[in-house]
Amino acid sequence: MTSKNRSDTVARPTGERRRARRGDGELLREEILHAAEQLLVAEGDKDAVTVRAVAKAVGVSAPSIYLHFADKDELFYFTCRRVFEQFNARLVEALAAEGTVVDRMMRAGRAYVSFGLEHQGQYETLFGSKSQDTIPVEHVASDPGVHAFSLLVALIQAGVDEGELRDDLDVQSAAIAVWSAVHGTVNILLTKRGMEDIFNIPSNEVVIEATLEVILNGLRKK
Amino acid sequence: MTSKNRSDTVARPTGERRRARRGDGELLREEILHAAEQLLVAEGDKDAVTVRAVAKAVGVSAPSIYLHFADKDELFYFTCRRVFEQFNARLVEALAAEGTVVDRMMRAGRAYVSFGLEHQGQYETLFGSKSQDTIPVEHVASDPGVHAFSLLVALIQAGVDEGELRDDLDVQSAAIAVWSAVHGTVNILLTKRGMEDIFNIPSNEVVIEATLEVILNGLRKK
DNA sequence: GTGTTCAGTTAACGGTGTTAAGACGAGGAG
DNA sequence: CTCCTCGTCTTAACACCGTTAACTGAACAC
Repeated sequence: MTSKNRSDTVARPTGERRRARRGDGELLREEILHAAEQLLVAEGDKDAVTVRAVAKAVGVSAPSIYLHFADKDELFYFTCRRVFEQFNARLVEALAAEGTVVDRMMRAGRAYVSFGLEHQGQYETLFGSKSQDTIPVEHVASDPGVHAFSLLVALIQAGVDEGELRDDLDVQSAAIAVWSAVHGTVNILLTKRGMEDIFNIPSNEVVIEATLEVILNGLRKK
Repeated sequence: MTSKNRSDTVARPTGERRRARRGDGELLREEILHAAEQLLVAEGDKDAVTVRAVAKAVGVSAPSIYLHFADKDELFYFTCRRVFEQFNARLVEALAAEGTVVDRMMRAGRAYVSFGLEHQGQYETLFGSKSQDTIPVEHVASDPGVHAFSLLVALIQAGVDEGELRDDLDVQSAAIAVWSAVHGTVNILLTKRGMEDIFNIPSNEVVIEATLEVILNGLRKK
């Protein structure tokens, strides 16, 4: 009998765990990623999640983490990469859907912002200002986001070719402009703090719609 | 003689310092802020600047910092607030200058982005995703940025009244849209990492001009 | 059974922000 | 001048952090 019941080593969020079998080191890795994701979502910031806390949640000692990840940054990169792939899938879906180019970019923009707001911890880990240092460069090229950005560029190019968008703009720059707008919107809506008490800031939905509408209107051919 | 020469306690960037006189605790405070600013600019990230390093640069022990600041966050808030006031002054200047509403917003946008890029450490400390937790709420209301944002709202309102800008948009939302765009641009240009190797991203100047042009074009009346 | 090797452990290091308690010295009161 | 107060700053220490070195113990091969 080559495969016994091994499910009791996985999905044991707390309490004592049994040592994995010879070739089952990968199981702990999955448990670690799962625990790290839960803690990151709960805290909303990877700096607030300690390696020791992740280890404790899995029911393992802290140095065991380093059997599966080079350091904390790599751990959280892979932790976020999973949800980032869902993120990317939603973007690709919206960008490839039916409708005019502006409609599709509008839907993708909504998906982008709402996803960023719903996954604050992961979003900031991957897109935050300090991700520069924390993300292993060798993974950047295979980032799902690179694919989504390529699709955005292609969609804008198509919009230009079909006469729906202005043809007097550099396509790459236009794509970055769109990305800047949605990225900035996520950032601002995540950090608006007590600003609502000072100004009467509209709801998130209104802000999102307005921002997307303005930038896409600025891109559309007159 | 009520005022002796006290200049030997200030501006002593390194080496031994003399204990301050009875009422001169404020002098050390200024020295601390100055050292913290220098280190922040050098490192580009406040998390990379330790309290002990600031103390050492001033020539004082680490706990002395806490005689003048409640904690590290407050220290760097006040460290950045100074340069932030220059930032704000440049924005106000651009927004209040001559020319059409779009021209003034364009100039203010350029000033915003270039300032953010030139003062990465301070910009991210004040506007970064985690500023939520690190900035004392009681200071937010008096933030210089609040003033600049009010001016932006007023300028957009004026543009609407004068018929230069679209009148079918919520003014507050439009202001946030503009702010999101420039804020996102700063963020992306600061973190673009090895992206240039993958895509052929245009120069910062081209990206800035394109982004501002698109968003303002989207705001302008047809 | 015996040895190997993987999967984990305990102990420890250097560093962090921060606090508690005391030392030192300037300046006012007598 | 002497004494005392009190603001200024120091030394020592705490709890915690990410991370590494050295060790243990169980599962498998033979």
